[in-house]
Amino acid sequence: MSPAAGSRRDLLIDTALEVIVEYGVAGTTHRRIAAAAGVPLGSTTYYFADLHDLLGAAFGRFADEISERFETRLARARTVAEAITEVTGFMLDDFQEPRDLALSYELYAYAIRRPAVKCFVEAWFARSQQALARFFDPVTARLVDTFIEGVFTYRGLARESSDADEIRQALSRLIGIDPSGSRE
Amino acid sequence: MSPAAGSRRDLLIDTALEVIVEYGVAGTTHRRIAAAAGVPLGSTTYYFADLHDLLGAAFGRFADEISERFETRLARARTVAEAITEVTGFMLDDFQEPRDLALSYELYAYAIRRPAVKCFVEAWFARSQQALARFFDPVTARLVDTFIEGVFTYRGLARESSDADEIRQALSRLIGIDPSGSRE
Amino acid sequence: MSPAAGSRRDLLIDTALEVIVEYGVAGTTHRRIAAAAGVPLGSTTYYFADLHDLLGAAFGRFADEISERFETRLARARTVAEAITEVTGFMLDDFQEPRDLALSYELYAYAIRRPAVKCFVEAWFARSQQALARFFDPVTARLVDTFIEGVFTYRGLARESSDADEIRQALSRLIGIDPSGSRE
Amino acid sequence: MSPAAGSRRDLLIDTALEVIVEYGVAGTTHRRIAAAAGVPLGSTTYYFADLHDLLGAAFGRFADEISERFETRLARARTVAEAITEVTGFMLDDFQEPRDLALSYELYAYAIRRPAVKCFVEAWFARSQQALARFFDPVTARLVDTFIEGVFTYRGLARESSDADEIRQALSRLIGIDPSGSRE
DNA sequence: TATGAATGAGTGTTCATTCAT
DNA sequence: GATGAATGAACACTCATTCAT
Repeated sequence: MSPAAGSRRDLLIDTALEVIVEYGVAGTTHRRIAAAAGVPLGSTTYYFADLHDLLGAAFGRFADEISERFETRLARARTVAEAITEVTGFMLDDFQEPRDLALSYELYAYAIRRPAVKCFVEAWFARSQQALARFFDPVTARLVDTFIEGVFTYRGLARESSDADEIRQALSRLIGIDPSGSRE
Repeated sequence: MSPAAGSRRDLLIDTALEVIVEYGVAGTTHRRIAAAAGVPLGSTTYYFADLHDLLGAAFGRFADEISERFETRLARARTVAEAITEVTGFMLDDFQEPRDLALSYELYAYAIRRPAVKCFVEAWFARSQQALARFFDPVTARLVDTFIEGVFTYRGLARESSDADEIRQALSRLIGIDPSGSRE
Repeated sequence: MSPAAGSRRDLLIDTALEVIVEYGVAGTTHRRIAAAAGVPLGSTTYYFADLHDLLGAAFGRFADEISERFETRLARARTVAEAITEVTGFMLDDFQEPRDLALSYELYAYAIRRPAVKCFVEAWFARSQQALARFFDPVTARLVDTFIEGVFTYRGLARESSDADEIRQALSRLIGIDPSGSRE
Repeated sequence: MSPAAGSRRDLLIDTALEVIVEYGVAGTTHRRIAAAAGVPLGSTTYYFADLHDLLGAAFGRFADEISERFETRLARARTVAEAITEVTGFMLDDFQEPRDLALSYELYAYAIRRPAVKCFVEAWFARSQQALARFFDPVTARLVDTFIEGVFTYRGLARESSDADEIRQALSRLIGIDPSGSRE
């Protein structure tokens, strides 16, 4: 893959994500992506076998982005309390609204019927659990990540969702420590 | 509304849900719904102004169904411990796989861009919180429902999700009681 | 035909004309007429065999209206000079803009392919010539009416069309008299 | 534009005109045009953004054709008398029946609601006046063209319309000369 | 007499995809 | 390697018309 080709491929992937945010998967077409990226229509089928290929690549990149952001957050934490703080910060600050929320829901709906794409979600969740495993036992790590997913759903779709304090408190309880507690 | 008309409208709504489960919102068309329902194509636009109208009605019904199932479950509970049991049972037994999971993700993705449909989700979550409020304070009720949402996401998309015991334990912690405890 | 039926039929005819003005023949449908008239859709096919029937009746009424207006105008004239004045007034004052112009063009286009409707136009032109025949010989009467038709086309479609003086002058020349002349 | 592409676009425009003649604007569809032209349905929307685009292009071409025919006619005239002869010949010989008459009426009706198309008519009339201005003052030129328009309406829609002698006579009077007169 | 229900044919349009260059 | 041209299948939707009541 030449650098030029690589960058156009990249551009198409990023643009696909933008288009999904704006129109949803159902409204994402070769034409819209090509137009938004400012490239010829033909190049969308040149770099990707078909639309699902491109969509899959886009969602794969999105899942990676999120995972990296989450890992970066947690890498800063040294204690369980810090981990809680970072996780809360990730949920409330890192997750961009409405882009990331929209992409998540679209990805989930899309993944149900696409095993290859579902793998990206599985890998994303697995990486999250692994990052959490530095501080928690596997079962708790999964519980924490499960709760994180719930918060995202609530943030995007409920009338009101929990604030930082409530989330921190919930996390503390979930991992079985006193919210004001010190360490593991 | 004659019984016949009512039932055909109803049939269309139920069939739309089936089609969404099988093909996703993106693959749901007037033609597929009409064919699956065994009715003339024209009747899909006779009973519903347009496809979004039909989709909206379908998702509205789905959200209602879920809310009713949840309320029915919780109505059986008398104590907090029983509430936990019922909530766990709801998550693991009532929520049909893959139908309900698929419909939830499709609904969430669809709702982002459709305020009218988003209202159904908001109402669903509000009813869940209200049902939980018989046992928990409002903040905790919302936290519990948030966790429930996370469990659904995990159930449908993660490699492994929590089992009954883990969920029960998480719920107990979330509401701040000893998992084996009684109270109320 | 009962009075009630007659009036609803009449209402439909008049409303059809309004709808044609607003949407053109191509955009005129049973539904739009029924909605604009505030009557049930079914009544449009109850009173008229089909849409062309209704359209034909509407154009027939329009042609009659115009003929009557033209005859009323000319009835006031006693001399050729007055006839010229009335004809000019008819063209510039009686012919409502854009309603009558739009209806004329729509009628002409519609009439080409509909012999029954073409008859209405023929009758209209014949009545005009007859009304003019009180003042002019048949050939001149037809020439005058021909010119009138041209003025209508120009009024609706040209950047600029002739004013009252120019029209009066043209008419005078056409009938072979001095514009300031007295009689026949 | 490759010759092939250009010719298919051209073919579509010419075919659209044929279809309008046969079915009227109201009966002109992508499918009929494609079938009449012997091209795939998809190509009608490939070359033209939508049906109005194609219809507009077709009417634009028609208006141009007429203007060119008129100018060609008048270019042959050297004297006013010859101009009258040419104009008369244009009306009675050049204007094909029923094609041109039908297209004119359809165009006029279509133009009322389409400013872009109305411009074509305005341009056509302006070119006619300009061509006539070689022989007549502007006001008279407009009057002559106005009369021409009336003749067309009459030719297509009246029971009887003026013959060559009558037209020639009317024209002579309209321009204020003796029908048998000479003058440059 | 009058109308709401219903439908099949057809409309304009979109678009994934193919392919020659 | 890259792309403009091209198209067939499908889509959402409209509507004239029929008919049972």
